[in-house]
Amino acid sequence: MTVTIKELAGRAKVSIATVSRALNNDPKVKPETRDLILSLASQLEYKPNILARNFVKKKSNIIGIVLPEAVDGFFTEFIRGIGEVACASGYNTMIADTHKERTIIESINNFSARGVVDGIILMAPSLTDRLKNALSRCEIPVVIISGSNDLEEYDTVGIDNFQGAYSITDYLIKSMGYKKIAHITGPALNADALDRKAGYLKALQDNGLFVCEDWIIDGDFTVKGGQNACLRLLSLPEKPEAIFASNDMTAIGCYKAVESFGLKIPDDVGIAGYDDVFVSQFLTPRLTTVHVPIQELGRTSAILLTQRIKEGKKFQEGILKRKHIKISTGVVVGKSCKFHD
Amino acid sequence: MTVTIKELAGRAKVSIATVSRALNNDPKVKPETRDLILSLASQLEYKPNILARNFVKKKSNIIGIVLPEAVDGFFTEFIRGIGEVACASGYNTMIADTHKERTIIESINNFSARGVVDGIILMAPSLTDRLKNALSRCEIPVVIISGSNDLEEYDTVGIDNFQGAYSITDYLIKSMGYKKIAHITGPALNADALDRKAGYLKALQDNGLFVCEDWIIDGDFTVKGGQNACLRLLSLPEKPEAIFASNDMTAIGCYKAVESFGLKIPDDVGIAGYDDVFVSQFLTPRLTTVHVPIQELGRTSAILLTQRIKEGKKFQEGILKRKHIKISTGVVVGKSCKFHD
DNA sequence: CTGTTAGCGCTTTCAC
DNA sequence: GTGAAAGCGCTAACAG
Repeated sequence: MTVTIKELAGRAKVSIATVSRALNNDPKVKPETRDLILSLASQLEYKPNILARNFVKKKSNIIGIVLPEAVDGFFTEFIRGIGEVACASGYNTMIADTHKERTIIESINNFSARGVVDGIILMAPSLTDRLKNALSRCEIPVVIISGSNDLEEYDTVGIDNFQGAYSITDYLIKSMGYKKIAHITGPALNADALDRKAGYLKALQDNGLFVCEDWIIDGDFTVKGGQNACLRLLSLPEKPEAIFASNDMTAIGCYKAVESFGLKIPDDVGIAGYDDVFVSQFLTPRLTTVHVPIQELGRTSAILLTQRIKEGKKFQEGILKRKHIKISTGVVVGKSCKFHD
Repeated sequence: MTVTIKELAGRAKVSIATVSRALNNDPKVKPETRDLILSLASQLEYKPNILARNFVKKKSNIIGIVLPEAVDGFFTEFIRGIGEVACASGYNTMIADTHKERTIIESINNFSARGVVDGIILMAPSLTDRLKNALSRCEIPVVIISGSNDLEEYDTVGIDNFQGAYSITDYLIKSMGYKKIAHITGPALNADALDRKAGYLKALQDNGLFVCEDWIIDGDFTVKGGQNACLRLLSLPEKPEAIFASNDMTAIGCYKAVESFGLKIPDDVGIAGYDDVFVSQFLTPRLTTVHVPIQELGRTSAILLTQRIKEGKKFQEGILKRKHIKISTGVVVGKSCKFHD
């Protein structure tokens, strides 16, 4: 049978309380008894029953990560960032990615049952009312991955989408000399996508460029969506000189579309992306994009979350202010854009 | 305060046992009382204490996934495959990827503490004695991701590395007409890598081709390793016509090396890989490689594991035979190899 | 159909 | 320093 502290107590001729203390490095136990118990424990291959311990401590030591469906490029690094911090603080990570068996709301509800996880890191395309509602009945700390500015009541960690989009558009204009720059947006309700679009528009405006509505096409952050949008742009009577895609997947779609048109990047049209996912460095020509330090995003959110968990009640009661951390991004100069006069 | 079944019992004027039954859809409870309890539960926003339930049931409903460090391309799809099956069976998934804070062995030990997870899916580069030792003291079912044939005593799910390597080498020879085919291996102790090399050798032999030792260079499954190995191959007095890289990352390294030599793929040298990771379809030219259905690998391993968990003791006592499932792979014809006579 | 009761293995007061 | 004992919230016999 499995060894319990009771068993150890019997063999060591002490009480279970003492065994428990020894196992938890309570300084109050006499060194001799402590050593006796510990050696006995390893000899009998005692393994604490985590379930029992968690139960009485009301803690699972697990961080829940809720992810949307399409985060291919991010996934690995993001999780690794969280994982490293979590592990260092004694936490495990539980992933709830979205797929045909489960929605984001279901994942949140699943996690907010008492005891499943101690805290949640949520990456959602947008905070719908239903989602906010689900979050409101969640009694554990939640950190939301979002660069949005209108989430006052939540802790957020996000990349500065506006700044990144502004930077690369400004780069395309000032350094590359482009004047006719199109934009393929992300999903209509996606907060990141909206900020990127806003950054793009502001950069055009600040540089005194005309905003042509025909050059702003809806995309959906996917390769297919980018490809379709780009085909439309290339079919326009007045074609843009460069296309700023709202993310790298969309940019990849542009590569396909441009190729199918028999055109060359960057000679015939410049392409820029956003995210600098793993793939981007292997594209030919190397994609000019905005580098997002995804692992740092994961790390930072995990640090914030573990801190909130430690603060416990004090925080949940709303005594402490919510934090909004922005991680800034930088332009990665690739070869998919070239000087244009 | 948090609502417990006791609270519900009080309000519904029934015993806690009845509440527990109602909550667990026990058919024995009278419909009226059941409805009363359920409506009361939702009204009071009762959430079961999972920790308590798990404790008495001795089940965490979590599947542990142990991953090595460098599985970039696999990660997403593999986890998603497991996640879908797990979710459908009511399990959550916990990931322990390897990083500077944690080794594979530590992850296994962490998971084998009673109660953390109900079963483990392990992907390890190789089964060292220390690892086998850690597994032997693990009292929960483990499914190992491996195509190796000498793991009789474990349940395994793996891709058929030998068959895949044989197929693509045979394709290079028969369909593409290459006769001088080099190979860049994976890590020396990696079972997958060894099988791939074996498949390569057998295909050469079956086609009556001479095996040139100079054309077999050590790699390590990384881009950098592939690049270095390829540079050596291209510097050889007698260069190979094509290179079969043991995985796609290695093949990507070859692309870099070939480019730095001012040569063209596939005109000057053909390149083939293994895995068909997400990136491969975006390389220029598209990589010819072996497609590994990674998501299916995850799905299959999760199905096997949940089955083992259900079998419980019966299985652990060794009454049932271990299963060894092989998932076969197919050649993806890209544009990185061309007919050569 | 429902209630009573005995735990599950551990932590943690409170005495000694 | 150590022990006795309460109890965490729930499930699962067993008894009615």
